Amino acid sequence: MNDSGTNSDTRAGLIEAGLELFGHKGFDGTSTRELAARAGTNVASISYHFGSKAGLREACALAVTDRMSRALDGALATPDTEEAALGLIEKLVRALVDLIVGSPEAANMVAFMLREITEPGDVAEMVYRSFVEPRHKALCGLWAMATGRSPDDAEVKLAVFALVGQVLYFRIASPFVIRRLSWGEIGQDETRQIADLVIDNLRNSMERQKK
Amino acid sequence: MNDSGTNSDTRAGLIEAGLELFGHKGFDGTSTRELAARAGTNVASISYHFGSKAGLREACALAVTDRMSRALDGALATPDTEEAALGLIEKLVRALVDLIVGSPEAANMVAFMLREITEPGDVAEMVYRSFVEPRHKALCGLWAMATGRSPDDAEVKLAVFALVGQVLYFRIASPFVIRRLSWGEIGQDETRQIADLVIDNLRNSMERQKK
DNA sequence: GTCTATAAACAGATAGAC
DNA sequence: GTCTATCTGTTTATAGAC
Repeated sequence: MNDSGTNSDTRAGLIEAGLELFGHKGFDGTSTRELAARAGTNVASISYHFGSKAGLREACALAVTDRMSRALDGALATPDTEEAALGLIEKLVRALVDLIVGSPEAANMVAFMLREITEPGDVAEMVYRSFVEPRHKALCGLWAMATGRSPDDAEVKLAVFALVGQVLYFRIASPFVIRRLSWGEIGQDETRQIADLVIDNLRNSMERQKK
Repeated sequence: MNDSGTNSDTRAGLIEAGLELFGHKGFDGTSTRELAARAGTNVASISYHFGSKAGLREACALAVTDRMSRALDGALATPDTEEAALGLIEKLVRALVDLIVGSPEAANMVAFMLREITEPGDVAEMVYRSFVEPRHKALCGLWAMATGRSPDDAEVKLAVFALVGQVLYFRIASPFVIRRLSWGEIGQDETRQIADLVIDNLRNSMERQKK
């Protein structure tokens, strides 16, 4: 399962601690002592299980891409008609909004991944290759099928980025959104409002590209 | 100009170093020694001019909100008609895309502010109150005038967040965008393509809200 | 596998010379 | 105002007992 062939739940605990603390305070802002304390173990176990603090970071990134892929790919399929493609994208967007904006359980994962995306590095490279690119391609494929365009069309690719960007921004700016809209929190109802807006934008954007 | 009444260009140099290094490597990832070296001075000057490393961070945030406000508020005015309001929003969005996505000079500023927004704290609070909220309100006012809705309408507020979110995401994910579109860089032409897309989305979004 | 103790490097802040 | 030297605490990594 890992470099040294070990298999304990100290390992899993450290990954959870990493997701939470790296995501919340950043990699540099988190000390190995905090990580160990949060996981209920000692500093030496980080080196033992992951080689180094950086090794734990990579393991966290791997855990995140795995789980997010599973959460999203459940909504993936290969549709036959334009209508089916549109329906599938909408289903995918709802899953994305639920995961990124509305899921308190996924909050640590999303925060972790957002940080890794923001700062270029080896981990961001891995995230791009194994997660972002394949899913962006899949979305472009669906978009192309729903609009009759080529999946390699620059406008299609940009529109898909803009689509995902809206969703991610609602997570990034969620403290601002909550204050500006006098929301107490972003619960089920608020998540639905956001998803409705994004899907309306999505439909308009597709209609325009069809012409 | 500051706490101790000093006024040197060592001060300005440290702020530039802060924008670049805090923005690129994060606050915790940047040491006072790096900051001093980048500014061509010594560590003690940080305490002298700003009290502490955290003081330099605040000074950087203030510099960013000042400059970004000036860069954007040039495109602000109070229009009389629906058409004028729409035109003004489009002008503002182009200014925003130029600044956030297309301006290499503003890259440090944008990176710095993005980090501060991402991690909640005193600085993010200041950025919200003095920069985000007033400009979001102004945009909602224009949007309301162009659509005939109330500026306090939740759908208006959310649509404006989604609008800004698209733009910011193109900066956040710019390494991904560049790779997926086989762009060498995001230059004038690419910036225009992004602005065109965002403005198309904006028009559709407004048309829908008018109904 | 887990943990304590410690090594070696580095952090931010400051005293005091100029 | 600027800078060197240094204080004090913390960092990651690891050696070695269990």
